[in-house]
Amino acid sequence: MAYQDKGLGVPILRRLPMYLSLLKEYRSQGQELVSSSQLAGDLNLESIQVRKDLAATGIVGKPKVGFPVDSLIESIENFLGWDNASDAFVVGAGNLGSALLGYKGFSKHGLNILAAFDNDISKVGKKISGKEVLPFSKLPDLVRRMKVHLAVLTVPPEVAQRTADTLVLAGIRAFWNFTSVQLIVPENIIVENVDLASSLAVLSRKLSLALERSE
Amino acid sequence: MAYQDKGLGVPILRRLPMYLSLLKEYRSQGQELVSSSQLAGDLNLESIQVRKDLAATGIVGKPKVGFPVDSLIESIENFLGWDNASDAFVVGAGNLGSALLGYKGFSKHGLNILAAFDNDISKVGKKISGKEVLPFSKLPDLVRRMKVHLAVLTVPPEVAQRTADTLVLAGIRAFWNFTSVQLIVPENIIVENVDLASSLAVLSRKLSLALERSE
DNA sequence: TAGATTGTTAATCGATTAACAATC
DNA sequence: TAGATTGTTAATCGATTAACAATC
Repeated sequence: MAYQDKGLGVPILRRLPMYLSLLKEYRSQGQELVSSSQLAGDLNLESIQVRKDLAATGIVGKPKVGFPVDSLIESIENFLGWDNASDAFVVGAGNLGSALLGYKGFSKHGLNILAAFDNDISKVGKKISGKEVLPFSKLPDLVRRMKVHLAVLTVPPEVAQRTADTLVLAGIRAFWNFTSVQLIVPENIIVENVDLASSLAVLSRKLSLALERSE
Repeated sequence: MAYQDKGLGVPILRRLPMYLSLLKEYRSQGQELVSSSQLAGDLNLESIQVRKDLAATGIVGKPKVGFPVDSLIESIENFLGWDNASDAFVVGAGNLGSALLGYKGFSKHGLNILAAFDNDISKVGKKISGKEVLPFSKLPDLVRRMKVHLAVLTVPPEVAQRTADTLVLAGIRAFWNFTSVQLIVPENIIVENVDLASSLAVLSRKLSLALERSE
């Protein structure tokens, strides 16, 4: 296991937001305690898996009683670093970039989008969902001055690698990569891919098997 | 293993599009044969993993020679059903729905978007990236008449479950779910979630570990 | 033939699930 | 105390990696 991944299983990380969203629903309904079996039932998981996952975040429950909803929420948010959102720039203000700029909920998911960058003159200077669109030329300097570590990459595939190279030089440490390009970056740089093609692969295969079966 | 998943490992499925895109690049450069170690090198994988993955699609290579690029492409596309794209409706023509309507490449990934649906009167009747936006009220009938099996769900979270219920009744068999809602659907209905929160969870955790380390 | 690369069989690793003891 | 639920230790399962025989 790479040092980078210490103590963390990716499958567990992927489930934590599911717990979090459910727990917030419980809280809004005034529920103060929850058992692993309730969480499991509502998420179609096994209760033992829920307990293992929660244990990974460091929280301890009380036998017979369960887990306090409030402190579970707190633990998970803290574990993910979502109690202290990271500043980010959206790079590429096309359709997808604009859609991401429009999401209100990211700050609750650890992401604080400051502004967007694009080279299209018809966009620069305008605002999208309240965030300014700045020219790409200002990006390296602003990354440095504002100590922004995270870039949401939504540029066209042709310029993805080149853009990433520039951002790495400017000091970006992590990419949320929405392009279809497998970025090549130095070892210490983090890339999380939102890979629609792989998602479609899973879906296509399941659908074609299901349709075959029902003919 | 559920019947639905027969013979298919999800991790393998997720890697197939990576091979495919690389293979097309080789082809465009006139390369006719490829070894598992070349693919592995270019994708940062182990060659044995590449061989296992390819074997899963049913293709056989030739010892000493490698795999013919052309027939590899064909096998993978056929295995995924991407040689015969499924018709789909985009449900919800907001920012994200519009972004998806704008992607030209989906037909090469097994997805043929026919039209979009929305209830917003200012959108209905217009076109987005050349696709018509129709009123939601026409959706159930069109799903039936056009035998559309797949819905790309990009509605607001508040109406996601209700919309899915309606679509299931109309005959939709699979959802590509871009909402943050865990849909509850009958057993035989397929849901593939594009879960940005879980992706952000992985990213946040890695970033906070990396930043901690470099302080 | 010799050598490179595939495909197969076995070993390892990590994630999930099961069994059960600890405890409020 | 009794019972429910947690947390721990062990078993299972699937995916990845390693070793090597088959073959063009």
